[in-house]
Amino acid sequence: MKNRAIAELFERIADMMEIQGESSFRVNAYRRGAQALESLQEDVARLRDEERLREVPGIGEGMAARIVEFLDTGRVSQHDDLLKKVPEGLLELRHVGGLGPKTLAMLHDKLKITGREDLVKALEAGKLDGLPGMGEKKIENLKKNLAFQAEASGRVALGVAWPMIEEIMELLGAKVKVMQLSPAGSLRRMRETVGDLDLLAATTRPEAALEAFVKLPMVQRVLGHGDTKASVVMEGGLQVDLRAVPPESYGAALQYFTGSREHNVRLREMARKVGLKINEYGVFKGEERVAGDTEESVYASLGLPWIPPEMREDRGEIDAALENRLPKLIELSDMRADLHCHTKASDGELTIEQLADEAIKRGYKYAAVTDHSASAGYAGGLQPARLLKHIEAIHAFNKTQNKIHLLAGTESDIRADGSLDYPDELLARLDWVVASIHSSFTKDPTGRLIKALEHPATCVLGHPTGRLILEREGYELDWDALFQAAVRTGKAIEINANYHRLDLDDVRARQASGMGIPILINTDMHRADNFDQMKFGIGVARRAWLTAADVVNTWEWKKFEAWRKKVKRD
DNA sequence: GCCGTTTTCGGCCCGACTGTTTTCAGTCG
Repeated sequence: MKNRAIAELFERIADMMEIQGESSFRVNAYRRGAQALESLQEDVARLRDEERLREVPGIGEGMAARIVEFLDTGRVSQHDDLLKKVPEGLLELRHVGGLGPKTLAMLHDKLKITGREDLVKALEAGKLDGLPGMGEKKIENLKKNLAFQAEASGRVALGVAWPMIEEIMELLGAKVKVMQLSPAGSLRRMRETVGDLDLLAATTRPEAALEAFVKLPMVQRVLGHGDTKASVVMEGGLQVDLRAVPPESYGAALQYFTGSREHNVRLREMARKVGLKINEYGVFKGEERVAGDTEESVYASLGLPWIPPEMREDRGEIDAALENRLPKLIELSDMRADLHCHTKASDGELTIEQLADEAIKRGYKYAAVTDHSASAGYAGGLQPARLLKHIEAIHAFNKTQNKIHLLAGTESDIRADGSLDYPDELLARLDWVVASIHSSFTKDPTGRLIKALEHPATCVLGHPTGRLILEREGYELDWDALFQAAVRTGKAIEINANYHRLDLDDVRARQASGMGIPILINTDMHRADNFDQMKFGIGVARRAWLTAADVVNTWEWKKFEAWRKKVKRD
């Protein structure tokens, strides 16, 4: 699967062309092409085989040829040619704050800077003094930003950013009377990682809001502080931007700062064609302001229904909105169950009873106890005798109350040979089997997952790629083969809602569901508060355009039971 | 480089902030 690799290559080509002073339109064309490849659900190699590359919006004659070249030879000659003119090290400097393409080109030209080391030396030697556009402050900032980048953490996981923005909003809300306060940006779109936090305030006194913001206790450094906008770096290195707008512009600003950039560009192109102009203050016809107090009004001015933030990625949502076929996205309140939960029996913290209580608190009607299996020694996996007792205990608990149905299940390791981790007769006694790979990641994962799907006892694949966000790439899978096996067997695939995993991801979940594969959203909880990560799984599902009907654990108990009995064929 | 209910050529989103500038370029989102 080369989609990502080619997307990254196109990004690099765009960066290098920019430094070369190429037309920004050509540069943007490459960025659009990269974005298109990244959102692509199909394998780009297959598109090529079927001569359908040109059908992808943003891929024209030129980029199609480069994709073909890469697939055939593993290289793109244009990229290699550019690398001869723009050193690799220069590209990395592109991400240092304040260093854009123009400055880099100038530094390369005048000082023969080819990378970070060169730049640090040149700065120490005072060689930047007197260069065009290089004043005292700029050089000072450059030194700071270089040092800062060296220790900066980069992107953070959604689940890390979430509580931070909640805390900031609470502190800010208590200090200043703002009319409305909302997260925006990739956080509001529920992207799996975020590079910074965007916050929007609607207020008649922007200066007070910004002043309070830059003085929040967790602010480490103020990057900028103007009349309507301030940027700071929080403890831990995460950048947070606050934008303050007048209340009548709140909708337009929220729309604008939620993005994505690609989505917004599309909207503004549409606006231009009908003689409107959209900016963060509203929608304008000439001088006249025709919309902008709410997001709905902005979309309505283009003849569109409101589009949920999670869909705003320029992945076809605007066409869908135009044709009035936006799905009614799943919501957290639709969830009736969590079907991947651990207890004290293996490596969880709660007893069966406590687990049930916590599930009931969240409004669930059923849940599955899925402790680790025999060979999962690292996680206190249950040997067969203990599992038998565990099953009995769970079934006994069900008889003591009628608020919730607990399923006696397992999260069975998929062993290196693709077999499940208990004898068939024991698996047959379980109500529910989640099958997951936890070891031997490189040993034919596709084949093992398919074999696990084909086992009659298996109900669902847990965290199918094994990835850990920002830590570990998932194993390479043959998605076509895997999804076809899921379709053939009727089994489900999980969106693991733990924010370290979010596995399936949005693109794959959309593809799987589109093929008719039942999707589950589970937290894989080990502690009570893990249950609250369900919202991140819902975020992935919404980004995948899923409705409640697409997700098995929104179903009523009776419907679920009928499905479960059909799927689990012992 | 891509694209077409105004176009196969001529367009391509828009504004804030900073710093180096006497009127604007570069960067960023």
